Amino acid sequence: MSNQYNPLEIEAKWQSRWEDAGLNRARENSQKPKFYSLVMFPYPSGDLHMGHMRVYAISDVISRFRRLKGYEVLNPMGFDAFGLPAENAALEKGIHPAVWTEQNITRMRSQLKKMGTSYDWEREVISCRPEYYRWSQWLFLKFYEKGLVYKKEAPVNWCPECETVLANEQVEDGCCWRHTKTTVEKKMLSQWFMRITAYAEELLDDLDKLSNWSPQVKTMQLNWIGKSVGSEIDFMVEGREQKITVYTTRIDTVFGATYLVLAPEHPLVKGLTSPEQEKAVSEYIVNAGKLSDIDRQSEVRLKTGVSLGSFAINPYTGERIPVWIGDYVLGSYGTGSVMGVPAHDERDFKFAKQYGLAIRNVILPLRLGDDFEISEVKADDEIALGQTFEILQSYFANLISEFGSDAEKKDKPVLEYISGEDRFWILRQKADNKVLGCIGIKELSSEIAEFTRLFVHKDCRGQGIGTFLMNWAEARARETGYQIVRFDSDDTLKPALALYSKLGYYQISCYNDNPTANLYFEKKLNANTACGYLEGSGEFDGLKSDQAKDRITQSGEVRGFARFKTQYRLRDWLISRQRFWGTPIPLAYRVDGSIVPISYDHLPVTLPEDCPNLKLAQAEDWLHFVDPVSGERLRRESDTMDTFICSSWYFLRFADALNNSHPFDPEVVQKWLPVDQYVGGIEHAILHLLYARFFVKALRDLGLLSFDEPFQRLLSQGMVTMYSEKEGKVAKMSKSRGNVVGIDDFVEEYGADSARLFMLFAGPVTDEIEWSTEGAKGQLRFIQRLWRLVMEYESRLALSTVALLDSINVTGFTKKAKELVILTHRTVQAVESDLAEERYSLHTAIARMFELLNALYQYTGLGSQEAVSLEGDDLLALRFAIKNFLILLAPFAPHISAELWERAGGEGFLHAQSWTTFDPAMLEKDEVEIVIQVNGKRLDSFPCKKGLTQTELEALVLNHIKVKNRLEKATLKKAIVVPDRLVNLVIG
RNA sequence: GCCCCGAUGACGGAACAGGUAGACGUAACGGACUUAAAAUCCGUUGUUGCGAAAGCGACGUGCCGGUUCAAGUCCGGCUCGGGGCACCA
Repeated sequence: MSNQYNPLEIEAKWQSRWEDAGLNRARENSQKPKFYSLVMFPYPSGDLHMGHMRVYAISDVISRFRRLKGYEVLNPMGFDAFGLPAENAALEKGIHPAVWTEQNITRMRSQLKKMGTSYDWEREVISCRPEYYRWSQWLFLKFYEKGLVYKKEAPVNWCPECETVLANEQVEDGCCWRHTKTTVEKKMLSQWFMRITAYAEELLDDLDKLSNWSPQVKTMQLNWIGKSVGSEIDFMVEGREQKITVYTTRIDTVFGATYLVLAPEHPLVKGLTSPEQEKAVSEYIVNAGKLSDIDRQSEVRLKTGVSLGSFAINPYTGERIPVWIGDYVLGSYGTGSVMGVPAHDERDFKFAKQYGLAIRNVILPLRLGDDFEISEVKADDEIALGQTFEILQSYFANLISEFGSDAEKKDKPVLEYISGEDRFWILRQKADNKVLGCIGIKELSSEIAEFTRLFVHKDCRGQGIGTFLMNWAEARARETGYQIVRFDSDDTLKPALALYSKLGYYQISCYNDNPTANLYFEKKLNANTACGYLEGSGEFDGLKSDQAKDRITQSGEVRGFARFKTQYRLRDWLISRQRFWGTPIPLAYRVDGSIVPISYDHLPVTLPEDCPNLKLAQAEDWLHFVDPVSGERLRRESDTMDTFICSSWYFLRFADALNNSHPFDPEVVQKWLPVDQYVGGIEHAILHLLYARFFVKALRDLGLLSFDEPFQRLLSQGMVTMYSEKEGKVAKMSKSRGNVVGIDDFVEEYGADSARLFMLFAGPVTDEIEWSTEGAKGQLRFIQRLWRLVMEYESRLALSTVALLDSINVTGFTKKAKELVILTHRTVQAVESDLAEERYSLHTAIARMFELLNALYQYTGLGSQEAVSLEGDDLLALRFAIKNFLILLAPFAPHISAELWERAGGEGFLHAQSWTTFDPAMLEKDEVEIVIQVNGKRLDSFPCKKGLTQTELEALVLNHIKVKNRLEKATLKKAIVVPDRLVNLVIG
């Protein structure tokens, strides 16, 4: 082998050496602590490119680091090999999907190896092989026995492009997750579901256990599960047997319910339609059915609906209210019907406005006396002025720039507002003195007064505070004998609106017909925050919303028409797919349609090898068979499973991949699981990660596992982008955008080590990075510099005879050598802490190594004209620095570091060494740099003995020439001394 | 609309407990070597004022304020960008 750095040669050499030595194998009987490092296994789509490389590089650094740190690391790899692209390719090219898939796997496996990854290939899992999907079927049957799998007729999402149904999680913005421009259709079909909702509560609660998952992913799961706590109420239908059950989180507003709305697909719609309304109703349903989910959910659309012509009885009031249908009510959530409370729900308000339905206010935002008070703002009341200012500030961003922030100036705008004829009042919450709003009244004459200013605190918008204040002011004005001027016709309203909006008046939300309130713009109401005190609600009047919710539900519970109810947005997981290339569902049907599970002994149910049109439902030879147990003629289920089933348990199989009697041995799994570090893309935040969590919980309840959560720590890496000619902008690297850099080409020319270093150095692991071939060449430069350095001293390094870092004694070393040793300690310390799991700051770890290399060039004089010849301790320090350097670099650039280790006389495999340790004592300095600041800004710094007292330091600084110069022109007011760090002089 | 995240030189980024802003790398420029180029090595590079120079100063982390001896970092408000959710009753 030559003395030139030849990545191609070196990388191939080490890849095969590692493989031959079984260096990456995870051993079962190891005494070391275990570490399970997992990266999301890829779909074998064909070639890998640099966009893929990043995630594998990150995960590989973590795995290799842990091995060096003395862990028994399980770092497996496999292929998520079922899926649609294989079918498309098969139909195009006339080959079996299995052939296409296996070809891709072969290519991708070799590319993964070329990256220098350290997988234990003996545990490879390929989900489309019977040896794997056999056990998916086995688990399916267990779930089936446990009642976690069921078949039901339901409206489902159908992707016309995929020609199959999809799970809710696979629908994004109303379109298919695979075909983002194909609108998903609704179809009524009988399909297989997994009862993930049985675990909704636990999936939600256990998010708290995942303290090492990013809040982003957890929030996404939280929203997806979408828990809401409320009540169900039964409304009897007038003159009929049926009752309509509604779900609500605002039962405290039930006295304000003025109608009911059912979803168009609600089963009671037909029965409740009066003969006069039949035509209108059926037309409405037909039209609603034509709308896609996207149109239906568009917010700009008006709320529409049709009266059914029948009436329901509000069980709390006995009131007779009309029943409507409307497509703003979803059939798939809650009971598919709601009570309309226009005064306290924005959507109901719009609907009621549209159709002239009654609006009745039953919630008062607050009550004066108990918790709230109103008081007049006087010019000498500083506290009130300050609070008023605070409210104004939330409206007018320019207030501060206009008036400044001094206490004196602060009052100016407020004083302006309350000056003259205006009188100003503020509304406070007593408990914490929080200001909710304020109102100004101007007396126009001795008989007429006008509202001039009205502001509601930002936090309280949409809660009726503005209306409350105006009602209060109006009542008060009347008491004192004033008549209030109001704008209640269009003629006066329009100019008033224009004027008031110009003045910056806030838009008050109010969903009632109070004409005073109509003065202002309508603003959205957040129904959940619009809580307060009940009025017009009979015996519940005066209760606070929270309390009222309990009391009203309890009261209905006693009388048998209401109950507490918790709802989830999460639906059961639809797992049937009308596709060929997936795991066959191991069930069969008798002639009468009853279901027969295939017995465990007869698994796997394999896919037919000969099925040219790839339609299982038409593969007659395959479909029909005679049950070997009963002798009955049976017909197989022709649906296959969602491929997300495969990835819901593959990480368990890795622990016991060769088991041919069970999916896995619980005891073996217990040794390796849970996964210590999972690395993968954010796109699986809901789909895969939610399903896998569900599987683990279900398998635990089947007695197969004894832990609750599969992935201890999750790292969502950022994507790799590159300029795309096609799109005319920087976009995610992908074949379809034509902006890919292939693994093979790049690695051949520059080496995997350069590519890895670039991937890791370009930015924090969770950030998006832009691929730059220039940048990757920069990493090659680093590698070549290191190569030249080590090769220069090759034979003199004899690394096997050099101590590890913590046992070197620098007594008697030259200053230069000592400094190098100290820098090495510092580098080890920095790289180690950057690699810590709570940081994973891989790019700064690499920067630290760059620094060390730069220092080594300085130290050796290499490259510059006069190369220094090193002897004795000076040479020892170099040998020592290089030895530790190579260990630090080993996880990042495995090939070059291994090669140089060998060439420099290191013993054994570099990657079988133990990680180096630093000596904290070596980082202790006896001299520190003291910074001199003047009014917080740096003036100068000087080296100084460590441990000086504050007075000593201050004296030193005051003697400093620059300080003296400064003090000639100004006087010292104060000096802040932070020992061993800085002295800040406050100068006036 | 709601929730989350972010904004630092020409660029990617660093500053991990408020304490020297710009580590490290790219790119650019100057120099050395070379017939030349590439490669390599050395140096410069936030803006700006005064100065021939050494040097001395001012400003500077999206914008406006606040707290503090001291703010990229903490607090309030705003702007812009990215992501998620979105008629969920």
